[in-house]
Amino acid sequence: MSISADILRGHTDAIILAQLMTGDSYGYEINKRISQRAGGAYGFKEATLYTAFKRLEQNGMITSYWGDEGPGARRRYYAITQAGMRQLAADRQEWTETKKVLDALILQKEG
Amino acid sequence: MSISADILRGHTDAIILAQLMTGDSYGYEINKRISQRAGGAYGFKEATLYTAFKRLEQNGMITSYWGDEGPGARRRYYAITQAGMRQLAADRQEWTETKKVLDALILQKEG
DNA sequence: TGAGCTACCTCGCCTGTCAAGGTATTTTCG
DNA sequence: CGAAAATACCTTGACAGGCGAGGTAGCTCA
Repeated sequence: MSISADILRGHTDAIILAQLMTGDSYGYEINKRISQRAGGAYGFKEATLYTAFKRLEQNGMITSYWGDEGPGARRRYYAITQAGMRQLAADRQEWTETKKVLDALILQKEG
Repeated sequence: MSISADILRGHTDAIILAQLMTGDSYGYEINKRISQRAGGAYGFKEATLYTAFKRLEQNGMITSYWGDEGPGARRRYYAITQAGMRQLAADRQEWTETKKVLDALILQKEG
């Protein structure tokens, strides 16, 4: 089963930040890793991905720099900032909380 | 901690359908029950709620009728349809799947 | 009387997703 | 060698859902 876009909406930034916690990386690779980790059930569309990078950088959550693969470097690397790490910590807590709430509301678990 | 709107986006319909599985109800009451169940961490804004009712009814997931609290009945009751029940079953499965995927992506569990 | 609650509803803005389209380099394979 | 596919980046405009703001109306209680 694949997961609809609206369900993932709002988790995009957290997913990217979490991936960057494993080290600097560039767009294409980040997306592939996310797809693999999700077992193919989910992957960002490119437009979504680059929109998110832009937003994250504007908000100071990540910084970027061009790779030095020689002339014609075509990879823009991203690194998580301190603010990004704090944001991720908050996002993780929110996700944990969200699971509890939605289990109660959608699965009718516990009262 | 409260949960941001974008995180809940896309779960609105499932939450309402799940609530209607416990019996017919009307907007105001549905919303109060949801808030209680969520421990106050979450509640629909009215505009969101009525937009969702409209969408769900147009899609055949629910039907509505005016209550008979005497003259000037001011409550519109909603009932889940067979299609709505099927949709809810699918939504529940999707939510279960979503939890696995997001645990892997955000919390870096397994994988 | 009037404050506050119940109960419904609409309009228009905002934000995130993404289809579509574009550019440029490198690799692979016949 | 030539072509196709993959890598790698990016923008624009449309669309959908959430919701702030605003509106109507009845009931209750001090």
